[in-house]
Amino acid sequence: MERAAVTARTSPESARDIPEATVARLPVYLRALTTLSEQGIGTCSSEDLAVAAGVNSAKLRKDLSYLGSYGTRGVGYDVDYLRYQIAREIGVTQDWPVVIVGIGNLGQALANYSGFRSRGFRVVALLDADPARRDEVVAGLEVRPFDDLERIAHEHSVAIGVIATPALAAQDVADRMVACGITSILNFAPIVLNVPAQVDVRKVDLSIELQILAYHEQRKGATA
Amino acid sequence: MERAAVTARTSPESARDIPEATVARLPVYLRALTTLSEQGIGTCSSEDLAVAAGVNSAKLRKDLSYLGSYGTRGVGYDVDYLRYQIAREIGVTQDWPVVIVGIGNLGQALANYSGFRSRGFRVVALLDADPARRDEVVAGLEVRPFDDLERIAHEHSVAIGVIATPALAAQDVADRMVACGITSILNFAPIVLNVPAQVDVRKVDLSIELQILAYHEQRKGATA
DNA sequence: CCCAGTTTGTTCTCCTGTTCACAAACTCCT
DNA sequence: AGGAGTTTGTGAACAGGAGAACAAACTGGG
Repeated sequence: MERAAVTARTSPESARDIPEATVARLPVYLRALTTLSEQGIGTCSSEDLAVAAGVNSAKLRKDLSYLGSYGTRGVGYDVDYLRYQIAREIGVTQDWPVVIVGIGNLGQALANYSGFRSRGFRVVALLDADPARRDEVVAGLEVRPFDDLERIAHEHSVAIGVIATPALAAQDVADRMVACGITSILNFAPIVLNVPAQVDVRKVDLSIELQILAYHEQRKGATA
Repeated sequence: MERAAVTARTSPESARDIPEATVARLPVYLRALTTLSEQGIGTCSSEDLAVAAGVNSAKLRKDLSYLGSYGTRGVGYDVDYLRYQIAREIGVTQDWPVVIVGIGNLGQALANYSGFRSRGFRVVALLDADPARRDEVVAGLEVRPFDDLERIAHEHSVAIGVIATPALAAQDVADRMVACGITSILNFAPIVLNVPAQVDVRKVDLSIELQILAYHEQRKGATA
């Protein structure tokens, strides 16, 4: 949703471009495969994996077919092999440096979230505009002034930024991020960000999710 | 996505059922209208609102048309009137009691998030299984033992629950919630929840969002 | 080697969602 | 009153995703 126009590419390898809906599910498959692997399961059918990922098995097979033919008919998929292939396709076999701006409650929660580290992301800096937060240590990292963004972004070649500031500050932060060469932004502030077309933005809005639930809840009550 | 089968309804009023994609955008429109209203703007065109919400104006008009005809041709929409109509349709003109389970970093961030209160949600209890957290006060609420869930859920007629626990505990929490009559769950744990069909689950997974960004980021790099 | 059983990869159909384009309905100016 | 200009609401075309269903490809047993 809300993707910037996908420029037609004909790169030598991995030429196929994967539908957006599929891309959004690949991380779910990856997580399910990791769980299976930890349970010592070496092979699984599309049905097994589909159940673990909470999707339809036909959809799963179609999704995987965009990556290539990594299964064996009559047998299924090798869990670790498929896991690697998906990780490679997503791009999480390498490590992505990430900066988090806005170290309030949410920013701290994100900084402490171990799921990032284990999934190919490394938080290289925590930034906050509030001088009162300076020198605080969160998740083993010192909170730095927002103005350090340029230096840190270049130093670590940061391509991905997370915005966890109040709504009022978010657009400014986004502008500065874009100016530093950051081209992917994960935005938690409840505001529509204005960025150039080549920059990807994904938003997570907690109250929107609740409102969607409320809508359906209201409907349930209407007939009960 | 992942909706339980929508039972065909022919309720007397608000009989039309609104497409899921539209439901997901209504809260965005609501937020944009609130911003416009705070700026003292009394009337806006679909184009104005579409820009504020970050969507196509045709899509916006079609979305609104599912609610009814609340605009005036040649003029536009009355901001406050439309805002009320959308709020009513979503169901946030009433107050929804919410419980949050798992008062770690993320749970605290959620408890402190003012956006809930201002958008029709009231956090009535914070629950945590860890006895060490007992008696802690977060966002003006005492953290209570998880076993109080039944009592609190019934006392406040809670229909919506938020899970902010580690992955391992999440399924148990969900089961208990369902047993208490909670029929809408917002899940932050990185796991696929298993719930009866009549229960709505929405999931927010931080690392999945980052992985989607990483995929596109990798593609950008491939041609640059 | 052949056959029964299993599971993938893919085609085809259906359905949902998006966008264009325009008639209908309104305002305002002359 | 009439006409020019504006903006909504919606019909119709288009795009994209979901799921059923099946042929192709594998395993293992006799």
